[in-house]
Amino acid sequence: MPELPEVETIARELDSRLAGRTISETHVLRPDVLRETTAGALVNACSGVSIRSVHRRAKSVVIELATDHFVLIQPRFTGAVIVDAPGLPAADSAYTVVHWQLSEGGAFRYRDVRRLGTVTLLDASGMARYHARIGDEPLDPAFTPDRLSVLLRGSRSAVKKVLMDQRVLAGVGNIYANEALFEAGIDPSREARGLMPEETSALHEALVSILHASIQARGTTFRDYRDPSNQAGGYAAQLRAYGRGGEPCVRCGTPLAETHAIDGRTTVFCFRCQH
DNA sequence: ACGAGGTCCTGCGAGC
DNA sequence: TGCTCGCAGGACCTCG
Repeated sequence: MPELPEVETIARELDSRLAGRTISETHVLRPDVLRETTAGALVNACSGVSIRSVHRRAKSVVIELATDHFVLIQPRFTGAVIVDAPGLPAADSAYTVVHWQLSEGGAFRYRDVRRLGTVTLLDASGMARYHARIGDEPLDPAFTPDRLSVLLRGSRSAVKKVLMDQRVLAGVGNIYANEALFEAGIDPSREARGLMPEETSALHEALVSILHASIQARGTTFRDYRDPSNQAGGYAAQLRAYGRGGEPCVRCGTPLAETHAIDGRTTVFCFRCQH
């Protein structure tokens, strides 16, 4: 489930492999993932156009075209953007949603088994509107403990839910919210505005260091995530809470609890270590 | 302002 | 073995 570290990994690799290259053909195989565009419009916007750069915003891969249009790919659960080297047969081409052929050879494609991911075409003003409704990037230097404190202060909701709210904080999903709260020793169900300053600082530190460590490991592959070379990420081995419900806490040995009480999402935490 | 619940989608694991 | 059924999960929407 690509969150910030996984999408960052995808975007960096795509940027190094695709920036400056030109798309010759675009094929939309499963139009149901398209948002704010049609298959015809996407084909027209991409074909014959060069790629200026690829970056990440929140959990979206942003492909910036030389025409000042943007293709946003949001992989959600099972989406992946795979680059096929020229001359090599495409790895499994099943589940391909959109396929982009490059004019000098090679191709890249969006693949998504469940198709809960989306592909959106935006012009510059659409992109500005997207930025405006997404919150702070946690790896931006402007995201400080004080800033986190401001973001949490406004909400009575569970702190975990606020961390995952894209309008507040960009790119944090269920895996990293669980990990950061575990690391900081904070009960995920605590009212966001009730955190003490030292708890907010610990949460900030945990969140930022975990996101960096996961990027370093090229993200978490719990099941489906693959990078553009179709490789799994290495951070799953370092997870201390997510996916470990019932296993002993690495700090105190108490079996980790698992609940769905917060916003219907799987939450794993330690009764003894997280307050 | 907030919470609850439905929707999108398909592979997978459990149960019979 | 072969079927059905519920679940997973982020974003977005409606309803109360």
